[in-house]
Amino acid sequence: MAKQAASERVRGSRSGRPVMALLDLLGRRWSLRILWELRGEPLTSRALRTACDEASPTVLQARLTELREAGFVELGDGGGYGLTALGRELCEMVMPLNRFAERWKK
Amino acid sequence: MAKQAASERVRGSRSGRPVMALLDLLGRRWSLRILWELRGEPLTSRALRTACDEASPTVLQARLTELREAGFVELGDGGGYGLTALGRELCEMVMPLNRFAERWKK
DNA sequence: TCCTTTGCTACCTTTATTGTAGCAATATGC
DNA sequence: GCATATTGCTACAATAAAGGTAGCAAAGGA
Repeated sequence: MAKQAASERVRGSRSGRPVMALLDLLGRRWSLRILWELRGEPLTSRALRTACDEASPTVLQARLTELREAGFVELGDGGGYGLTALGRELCEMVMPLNRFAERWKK
Repeated sequence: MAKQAASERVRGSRSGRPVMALLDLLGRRWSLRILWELRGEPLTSRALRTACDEASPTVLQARLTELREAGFVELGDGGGYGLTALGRELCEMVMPLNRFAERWKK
């Protein structure tokens, strides 16, 4: 099997399939949690940090940048992070994990 | 607010809410990918490693142990890792990400 | 002006992941 | 029996990611 060109590659996978890139992005620490915490109204960076158990601002900032570049999160005019339409759509797929987790922890 | 007892805590969260533990587990590298790759038939540890772009056996083994303890993955009698009923259920929630990702990468 | 909050960064320490090699146990072919 | 391969799994050193603490400039309110 021939090696794939670098331009066709995607972080977290050599297949280039979009889902791999998504799984990789969501598989980084705090990614899922951030989506979860932003499910309601927008939060300021400080409020988000509080919601995320005081996770270090270094990672949170990195994740927020990635999630913004991915088009899932946006920084509102008057400050505060919120989900984009796409992000809200993605969040809808994460929400069912709540009920699942409740049944799971037994 | 009083500090919570250590026994009530869950990794990745001080709230103790099951979903937090789940988000943390799924947020570790290769967790989501492993579930994804096991969506079909069981795979041997080597085959799984190949499917996961030759991820290092150290992490894969760690994730597999965690996913087994969580009850999502099991090691079959004749060898080979597969999803449990619970794991398959969880996988069902991950699968929709595929179509979403296809739309997303544009 | 002074105080507060915003988003964000620097710095260093600790933890997680990678990469390579190889083990013991179990099969498979000869 | 006896090499040969494959299984699940581990050791160990190197690199990358995350944690923890402090603090910045900019914007807003009193």
